[in-house]
Amino acid sequence: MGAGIVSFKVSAPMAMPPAAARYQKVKHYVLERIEGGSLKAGERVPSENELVRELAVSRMTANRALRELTADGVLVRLAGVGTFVAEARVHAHPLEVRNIGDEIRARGHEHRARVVALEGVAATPELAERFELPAGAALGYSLITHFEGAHPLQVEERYVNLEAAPGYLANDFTRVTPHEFLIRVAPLQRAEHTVRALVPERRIRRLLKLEADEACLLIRRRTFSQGRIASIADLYHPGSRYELSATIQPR
Amino acid sequence: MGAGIVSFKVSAPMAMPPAAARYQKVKHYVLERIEGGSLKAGERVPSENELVRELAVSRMTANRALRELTADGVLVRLAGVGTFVAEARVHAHPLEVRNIGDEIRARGHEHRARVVALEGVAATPELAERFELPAGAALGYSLITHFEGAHPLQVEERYVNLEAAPGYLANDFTRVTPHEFLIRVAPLQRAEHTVRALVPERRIRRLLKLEADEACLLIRRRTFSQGRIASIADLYHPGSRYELSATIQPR
DNA sequence: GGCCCTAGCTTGTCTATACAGGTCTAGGGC
DNA sequence: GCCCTAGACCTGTATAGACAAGCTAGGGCC
Repeated sequence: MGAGIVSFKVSAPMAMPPAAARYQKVKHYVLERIEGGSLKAGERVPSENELVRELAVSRMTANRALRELTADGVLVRLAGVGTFVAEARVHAHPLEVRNIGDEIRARGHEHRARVVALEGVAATPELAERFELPAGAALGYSLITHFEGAHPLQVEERYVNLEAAPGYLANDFTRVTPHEFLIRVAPLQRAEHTVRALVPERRIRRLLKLEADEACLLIRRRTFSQGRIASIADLYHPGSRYELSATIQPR
Repeated sequence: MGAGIVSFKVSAPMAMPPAAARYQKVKHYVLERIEGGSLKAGERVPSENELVRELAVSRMTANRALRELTADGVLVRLAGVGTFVAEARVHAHPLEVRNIGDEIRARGHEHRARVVALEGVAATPELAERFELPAGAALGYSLITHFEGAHPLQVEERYVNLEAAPGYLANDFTRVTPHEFLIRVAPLQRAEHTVRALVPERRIRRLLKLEADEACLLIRRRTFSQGRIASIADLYHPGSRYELSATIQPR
């Protein structure tokens, strides 16, 4: 401790197991087949005994490989049935469903909302598919800009399943945020998020008062309530003034 | 069993064992000592052979218990030395910080890494502050592009606390990802993330093969191990081809 | 003192064997 | 035709024995 001189030992004693442990090879073998497309999500993976025959390892070794891939979320195992490729990998990221109004107020600023559009629409085929509803189903549509003081912090474009949240269109969203209304009438059961970066189209750029080359963070959120898809929202944030943060802390 | 009598399905009599696997008991035995305070962070855990004697299990069973606790970040193991408590109050990590290589392979593509830079550096005042280390401390620096097939999917710019992860610079990061190495020598205790969108500087743009007006998703990750900041990484992803996703499900 | 070398510990891996319990199906008894 | 059972196959767990490689302390040699 306390040595002032930087000296790096580049001798390589340990890096990983020497060449490759056999259970690692089994893992790689399975991952390769998933990678090569010959094993797709939901399909069955060779059983432990099949791997024993194919790769000439003991069953315990095959077991360890499959068990670890299961712990990693790559596979799903069912005793008595078999081992299967898990559904499309989701990089889990702990993003809370938070109310934008609370977030802004918690930072010590005033929250103000401008309702750009609020109307009922019939589901286009594409929207119907995303909602898992028949085409033409009744949806609510809202487009709202949320301001932090004088600056727009979020453009919220939202479709709502009116069966799951009746009365959506009757709200004054300058006083209540859609989020606040929705959690009251349609208790949150599950939420799916995807987060991506993009340079937004002109329509969004104007509402966020962005320059043509500025990036923006898009959070696409799908919320479930009572087994139905209650709402699909696209939340645009200016890249320069907004960031998500999350801490993963084992309990 | 050819008994002619209809068998009674009695639930209780012999049905004790399924409730507790022996390796689970070993895990619980160790966890109890950690939570009870008789084993503190950094202290030595009974060796596999000691557990064999104390708990009358086979060494493989003790091995599995310690191995899984290590994967969970509760323990640290050092071949030839022993097993030690990694940090207080770590029970299980609910969310793993995923390995980019596994992520790409699980999506059915080949992962390849190009090491742009790998060297030792002395911490600048700013870096020292972010690491909570004295200025001039020895850090490892790596700049790596991760490819999904032919396309760059992530530029990983990483600083590593060499006290927390000695030997970092001796790795061949085309074969092992920094993540794989780090979780091995410095078990993850906590991770802080911030996510933002930006149009990257030219240096990053080149590595990701992006146009001048394309957006990019930046994940800034700070990982803690054994109470120290082990690593600070900036992960850049092309906005057009990468998205984070997460499902939140209240329990 | 300073050096090397080894004995004895540690983890890490692999195997063969065994038993338990879940799940599915073909075939036999009614 | 229906039910029900036996067997085949699956995962899950447990064990004893074996070999490899990393580390350390201590003994003996220079």
